[in-house]
Amino acid sequence: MPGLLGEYDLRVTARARAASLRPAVTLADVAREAGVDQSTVSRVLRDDHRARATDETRARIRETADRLGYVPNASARSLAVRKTSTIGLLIPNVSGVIYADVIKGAADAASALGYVLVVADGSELGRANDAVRKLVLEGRVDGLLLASGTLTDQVTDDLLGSTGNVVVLNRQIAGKVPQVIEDDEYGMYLGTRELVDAGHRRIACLAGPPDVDTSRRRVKGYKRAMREAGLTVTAGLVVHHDFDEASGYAGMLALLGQQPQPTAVAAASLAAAVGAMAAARDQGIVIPDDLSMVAFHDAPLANYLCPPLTTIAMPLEELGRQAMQMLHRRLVGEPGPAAVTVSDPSPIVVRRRSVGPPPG
Amino acid sequence: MPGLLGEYDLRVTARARAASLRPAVTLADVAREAGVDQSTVSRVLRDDHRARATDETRARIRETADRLGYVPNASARSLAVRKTSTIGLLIPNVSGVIYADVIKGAADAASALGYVLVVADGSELGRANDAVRKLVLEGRVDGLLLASGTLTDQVTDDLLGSTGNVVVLNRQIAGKVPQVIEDDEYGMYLGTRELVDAGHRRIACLAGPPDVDTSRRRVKGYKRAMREAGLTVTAGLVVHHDFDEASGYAGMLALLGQQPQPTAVAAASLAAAVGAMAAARDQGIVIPDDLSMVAFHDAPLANYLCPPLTTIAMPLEELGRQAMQMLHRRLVGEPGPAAVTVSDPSPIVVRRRSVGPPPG
DNA sequence: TTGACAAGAACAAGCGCTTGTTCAAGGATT
DNA sequence: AATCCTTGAACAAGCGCTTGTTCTTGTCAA
Repeated sequence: MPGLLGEYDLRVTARARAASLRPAVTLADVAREAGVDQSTVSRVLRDDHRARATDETRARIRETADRLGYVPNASARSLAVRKTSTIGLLIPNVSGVIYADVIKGAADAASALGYVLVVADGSELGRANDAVRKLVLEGRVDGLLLASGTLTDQVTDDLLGSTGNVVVLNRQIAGKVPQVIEDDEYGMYLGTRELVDAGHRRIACLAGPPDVDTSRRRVKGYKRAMREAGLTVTAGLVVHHDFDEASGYAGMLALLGQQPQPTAVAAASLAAAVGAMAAARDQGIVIPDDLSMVAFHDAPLANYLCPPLTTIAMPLEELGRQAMQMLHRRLVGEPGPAAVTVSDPSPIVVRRRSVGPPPG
Repeated sequence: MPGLLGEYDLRVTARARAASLRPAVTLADVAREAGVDQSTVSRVLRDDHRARATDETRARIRETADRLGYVPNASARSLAVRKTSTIGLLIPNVSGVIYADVIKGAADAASALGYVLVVADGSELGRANDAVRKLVLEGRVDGLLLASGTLTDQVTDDLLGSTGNVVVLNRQIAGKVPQVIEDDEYGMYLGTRELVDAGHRRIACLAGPPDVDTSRRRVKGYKRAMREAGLTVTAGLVVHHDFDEASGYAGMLALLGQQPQPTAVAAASLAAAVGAMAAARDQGIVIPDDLSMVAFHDAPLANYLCPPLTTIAMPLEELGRQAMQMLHRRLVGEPGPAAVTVSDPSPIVVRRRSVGPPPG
């Protein structure tokens, strides 16, 4: 990503080019040129089943539209049909390693369903509010995918009450808010088991904020694995911080302050794990010799850490896809569950080199 | 970033909430309720200078609109005024570490200028084309910010010919395509100097693809620094790969195959540097003792690498901001340069721990 | 008193599209 | 030969907004 890079093929065809010589060519233009009525052009071009036209007329219309470079105007169409066929995806921090997959899944599903997906940056408070107002309320999008773990119940209720076309990603809320969640509990269970199986007994948990749903679910998974292994979670063994590098760094320092020190830590996020690894290193602790580590969520980056980090790969692309599908169902009024847990593909642990036997 | 996290305050006010009880309340509704004409409501609510209304009427209109929860419909408005006041930002891979800043800058400028910014994922070829068609051609956005280093001239010409409302980020193209670029040459020069100043003489360059504009400019900066220091760039000292971790890994391996080995490498991208560091480590080479390293572009991640990586911080936020501003100028027909180089703030090197004296 | 001129506000057309309805012109059916 | 579909296509209204124009007052100068 570094280099403002990417490989596009944006060659635009001659017709598209002609299309936007001002002023844009309209349906009426095509109709006039083809010698038919506007409505006929509209129906033919959309393959409307009510299009009654001879093959000859159809051909002439299409040819004319093509020649003139007709491109339908989205605003006019939206106004007429009262929907925009575009969906917004609101993301707290667009550059989160994790979101690439979510976006991909959502975008795939969106285009399969005939929507265009736009993502909005909700990294700042004002920005997120703005986005909701400008996008949803003003009708720029038909619905919104909300990726966030820290919505308060109050907030989501309001949002839903006010729009009814929002699906929340990975936030589990009692009640009727449409949601698609990943099995954080199981994922974290898996990660912790990995540590247990390697022989660790003093396993710490580098958790996210205690008031964040996803964070709590991950801690739950950690605890379940511990309990199953007959291990007790003593005070201080789980520390709560944010889901970012700096917090991971601080959290690891806290963990390392314990006596006796944990021999392994399960981090609830990749970014926190990155910070944590740096902290360990700074304390002269070497992974995996002195300390083992797994992190929740996978990304290419994990491969290049020092050492390569064992992670739990969650089905994030599927999360995005299913969220989009659920939103679509709701928009067209199809029945369907208002809450689903993505379980296929199942979370898997990606073994790299950060897990070893306990020292000593 | 881990936890699908973010802190929103999406509390929607009562009026917004009321706004979307179907059907949405329209200007006509407000007019009827307030006992005035629709046009008056429209003008008053927009503070149109042609609004002739007593303060009393104004107050009544505003009160009514508020009470009814009126929110203007973007499609209708766009259709009427023939612009959408939304701008698209097309990004090759939305989750690139680097793009967070660009997006922030562009988003700031956008909202200051009264636009809403949506970002589209152009990670895949088809997706990018689709985005251009759906967004620009169909008039969902007024203009497009194109972040990419690998557009061919042909392609951009077409794009511009077909729309005229596109600004390219950091791609330097002869001709009239509107562009705002960062001073890659100088940035890379700075980074290489850092290595030179530390005493290195065999300095390699881990470059991007040779046919990518930004990559070439970075190599140029590297070469200038070398030349100035009286150092020769022997064959094999600059290797070309992609701007990602895997490529950086491969590139570093190639570099390490040289005899004599370089004692320092200037990487043209952060991601490549991450891969390169992993490669060095795998070869038993320790940074900075055996090998020094700097990378082009900065991000929080660099702080947490092993060791923390010295980088060149480029003014990416400003890049985004200025691109947005240029696009705006073009949209409103203001004159202004069609190409600017962002030079303020100037690139700076962020010293961390990956640079040391040459070994031996 | 008349007219001119504001101010305040209503009228009306139109942006580019969709869609329910009507119309005309053949066949097919009686 | 009259009736009835059916097919092919035109008509027309309307989506929610903006904006140029017109209408109606009240006020003030002449």
